[in-house]
Amino acid sequence: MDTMTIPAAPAPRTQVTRKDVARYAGVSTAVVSYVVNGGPKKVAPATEAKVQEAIRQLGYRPNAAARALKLGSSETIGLVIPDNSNPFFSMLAHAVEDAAGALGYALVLTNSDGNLAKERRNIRNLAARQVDGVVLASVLFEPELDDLEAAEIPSVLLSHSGSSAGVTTVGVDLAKGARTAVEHLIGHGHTNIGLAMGTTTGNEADAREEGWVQALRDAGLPEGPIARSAFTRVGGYAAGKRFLASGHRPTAIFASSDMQAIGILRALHEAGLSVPEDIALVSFDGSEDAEYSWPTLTTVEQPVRDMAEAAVRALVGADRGEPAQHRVFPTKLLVRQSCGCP
Amino acid sequence: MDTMTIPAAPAPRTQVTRKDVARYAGVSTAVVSYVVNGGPKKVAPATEAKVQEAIRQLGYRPNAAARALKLGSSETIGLVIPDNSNPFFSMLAHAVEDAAGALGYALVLTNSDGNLAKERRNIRNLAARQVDGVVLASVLFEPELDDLEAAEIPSVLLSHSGSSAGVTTVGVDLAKGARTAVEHLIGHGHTNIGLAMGTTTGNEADAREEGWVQALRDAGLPEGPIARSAFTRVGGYAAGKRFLASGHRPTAIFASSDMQAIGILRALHEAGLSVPEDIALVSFDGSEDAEYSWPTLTTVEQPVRDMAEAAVRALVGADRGEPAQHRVFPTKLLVRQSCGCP
DNA sequence: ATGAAAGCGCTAACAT
DNA sequence: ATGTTAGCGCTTTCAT
Repeated sequence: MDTMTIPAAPAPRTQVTRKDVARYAGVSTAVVSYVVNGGPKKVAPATEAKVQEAIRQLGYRPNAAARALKLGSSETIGLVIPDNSNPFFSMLAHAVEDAAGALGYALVLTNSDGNLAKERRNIRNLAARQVDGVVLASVLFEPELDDLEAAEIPSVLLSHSGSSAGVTTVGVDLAKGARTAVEHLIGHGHTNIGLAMGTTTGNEADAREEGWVQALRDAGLPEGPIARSAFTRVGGYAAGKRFLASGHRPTAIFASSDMQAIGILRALHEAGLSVPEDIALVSFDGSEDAEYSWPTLTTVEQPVRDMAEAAVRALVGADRGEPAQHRVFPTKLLVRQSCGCP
Repeated sequence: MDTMTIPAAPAPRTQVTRKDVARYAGVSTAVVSYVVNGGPKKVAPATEAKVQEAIRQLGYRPNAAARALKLGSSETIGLVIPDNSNPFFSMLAHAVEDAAGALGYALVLTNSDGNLAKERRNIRNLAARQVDGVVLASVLFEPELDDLEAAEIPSVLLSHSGSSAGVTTVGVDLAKGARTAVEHLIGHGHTNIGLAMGTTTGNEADAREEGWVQALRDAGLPEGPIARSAFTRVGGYAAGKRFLASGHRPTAIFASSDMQAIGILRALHEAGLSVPEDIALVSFDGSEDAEYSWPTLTTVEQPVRDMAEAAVRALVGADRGEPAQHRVFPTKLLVRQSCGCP
């Protein structure tokens, strides 16, 4: 043992609490709270100044856990998405973080990786962490919200067309957006229009498929080929190859996501085909990737920022506590090169 | 006053606490804790079963805030990145979430949007929330860690070549990676190799620039043109146009990020130039975008998952508490089409 | 093997 | 205007 040790370092600063501040400023802890929170009581300017000074001097920082315990609110919201590496969801996550941050809420991000068990685990975990709300972009049509409901944590389903009973949803009219896209293709004279559809875990048909069918039917056109695959670049690539291998190759394709369109583009390029000359393409989402592909993609834009704001507002903002409602945002066809417009 | 009110609805279920569980199971609250946490004391199997049953029956879920307050740990880590919409960072965020989740930690995501004030605010905020560690992919060479240090919250700098004193850093050898890329281009016979460099907020030169210079100098080649712009598609697009407008147009370009390369690609396509025939291109990061561009991008891959794991481990895993160290991961040149390889 | 009880730091109702 | 104080739900030491 080294008994000669000199206690050089200053005693390990333990956490400064409101008590220390109160003592230093010569006031009570309540006053410190009032100053820190700007209420609920008024404090004399002079006192306030003293407290502020004490806070500065001591380097006091409120303990969020204690506050959360007392208030029953962590000022945090949870986000459950399939995959933050997917541009659409990373854009969404960013938008949700901004919207939450503007209201003083932090964002806990969880990826469910298309894995049902993981999604459930993430939801449980968020519930246990006393988040004040959960934004859910589930892989499921009807996600399991029991854990949230049991904990009385509000949730909103994002990017969801469905009208799940009793849950607030925020999304776009997928069918209408898809119809617009397909109609645009029809307007270019195409009669054999394929569909690259993403696969959903639930058993509900995706409304984008409906929209494609409707547009075709309304125009008296037959349904073109369908390729189902994941909502990813890899999935789109596989779908693209399948279209090319099929006997009755379409002259135009509607892809249910930009990522799939990017994959399709690669498959077409590799086959030496030109877009839109040989095959025209319109996709869905309006992510930045669609603006920088070659050719640039005509795509149906989802107003992600508006949707994120609406979701957060429903959870912890002005719309909190309102009865469940279904907010449907308009999509907008962003016309670029891949559709064949001059 | 309506004294006739019939108490129809069941009393609004207030949160079930460990006290309720204890009473229901006929044990003390301590035993409930032992069961829930698997320690620190042993519990008789029969008692444990009773408690588990009570937990199930009552739908008990532990309150994380209380636990955090008691333990001084929120089992949460913070992540500060410039922009989650940027594929490189969204990939990183996903990897960090996975690594943290594997250790039982949740991830609080914050975007600083290249904004210094916002970065500082995010850091303060995370500190106040008692996160157990912060992974920082700062826009700055030497981010302001005072708030974290004051709160004794460990932090690690990610994607950082620097050896900031006293802070653990995790990154790749940017200079070496860049050199490899440029040497590859030189190997293809190029003698006029441009650099599309991202702009950093600090005043330190990015090591990728060094690597470019070194490779050129070692080969006895003159420095090609430099275009500086943001680490984004938009930035790359602008850089690409500048290269094209310059008198002495390079025959090859090294871009400091995949995003910039994607932007450059667009500028070249629009100008009717082919890659790699007219201009060869190699970039940095190894994001999935580089695999699905046209042509596909030869790029210097960063082992993002390994880096994320190392960062999390240093914060709250096996390496916690170790003295500050600098973990440098190897990069790998992913050869695809844009460089001109056959 | 189990229980009692002392706080963790904060908020806000209730004094003064 | 300011102070006192009772918890929020949990962990864990110290009894039993």
